[in-house]
Amino acid sequence: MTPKKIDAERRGRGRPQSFDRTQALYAAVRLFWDRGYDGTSFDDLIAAMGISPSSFYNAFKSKEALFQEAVEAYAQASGAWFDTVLKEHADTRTALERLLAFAATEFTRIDRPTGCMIAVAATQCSPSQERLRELVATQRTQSESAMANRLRQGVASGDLPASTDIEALAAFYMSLIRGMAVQARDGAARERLLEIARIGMQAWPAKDGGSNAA
Amino acid sequence: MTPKKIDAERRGRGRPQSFDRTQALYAAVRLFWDRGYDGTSFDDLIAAMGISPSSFYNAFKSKEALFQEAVEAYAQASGAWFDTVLKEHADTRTALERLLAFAATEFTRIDRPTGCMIAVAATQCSPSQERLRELVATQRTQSESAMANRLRQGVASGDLPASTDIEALAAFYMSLIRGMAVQARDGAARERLLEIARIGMQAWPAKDGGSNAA
DNA sequence: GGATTTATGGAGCGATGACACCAAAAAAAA
DNA sequence: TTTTTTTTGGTGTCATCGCTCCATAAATCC
Repeated sequence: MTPKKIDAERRGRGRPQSFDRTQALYAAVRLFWDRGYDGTSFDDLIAAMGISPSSFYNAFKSKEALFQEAVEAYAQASGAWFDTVLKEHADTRTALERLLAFAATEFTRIDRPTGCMIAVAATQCSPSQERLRELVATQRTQSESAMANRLRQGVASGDLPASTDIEALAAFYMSLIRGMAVQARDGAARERLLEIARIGMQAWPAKDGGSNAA
Repeated sequence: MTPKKIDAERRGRGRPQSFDRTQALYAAVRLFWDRGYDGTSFDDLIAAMGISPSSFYNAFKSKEALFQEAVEAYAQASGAWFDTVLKEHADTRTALERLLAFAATEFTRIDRPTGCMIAVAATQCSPSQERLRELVATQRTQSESAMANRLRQGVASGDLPASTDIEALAAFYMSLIRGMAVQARDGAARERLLEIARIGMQAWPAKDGGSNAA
């Protein structure tokens, strides 16, 4: 077996791809983001990606496989700003405040589909699409975990009371963000989302002696 | 033209329907609720409703028309408890508190699909389904208006500061409820949703001299 | 240059989806 | 009973969806 050089630039032997795979993937992301999985047909995809069915199959295997790649690409990108915003503020409350405001801004950009690709995707689907549902549900769980981790840091650094129910607080803020995504899809203005975010921060736990007792 | 008697009991001339239309409609509601519009096929529907294609066509016209009926039936039923809970408590804060708790309970019933049929439905769909999107978006808007009206009453009765941004507060709580619906779909326990609701109530505006200044 | 390898364009295909049609059945009206 | 009206069961149909196949093109390797 001759050692095959498959380097970063994927210099292979045969005919080179006539399109930019990454760019095609992003085109798919935008479509899935805007229309969802069922709302995006194979023909829509190849048209937007500018490739033929055979090139599609060759490069992405199947619609489902492409969706998975698209979700992961989107999650990586959005996860990046998610983490960046959470980490670039030492104060936990400020970090959350900035995160909500950033979400409000991102969800209402005019150069992209509104809302979030993952926030409410595949919550209702046929049994045969169970794998897709799990795929996006997993991403939602991961976002929530990331936020919970940041909140845990907050408890450790004294920004939050030791009695704080981390999981519940993370679930609260993720719920709010997902609801904001729906608002954005329904056409809410950025300022409206920012107001929702501001109100959400009013629920931030009091410094100490929390009023968590029922 | 002979006057045709089409009374409440729909006593007509021809062969009577062999199935209970209302019951069939509820079967459709459950399916759409669980799987969404695209996730529910024509064959799924007639199987669950226990009728033949021709009976379906005769009684409900089309899948889209049935979906509209199903959404309206669901909205009427859920709108009923929504209004009931909002009105049966004189104190506005208590009303909202009970509403959130009730939503948490309703979204996690074991005898029904989890979450809400409308909360996040059709947020991502193909351009050809624009009518469906508007249909459910309208229902979401109406829920928000109903809540805004109740909050306005709260301002009038002095439960909320006069400076309260009613629209924003309603948007906040509806966002939270919709996020809770997603959590429920992802398998969150009822207690978790109740915690989210409880945290949401912490954002309730302070009695007076609100800290709304940025 | 020929062989080998990989990508491309375009046509076609099997399955599913959402009805649509038609003859038969079951009721009221005459 | 006959007629009229409406519903029903079963089968057929047309479009769309998501690929799949094949001959050809364009690169590298020997």
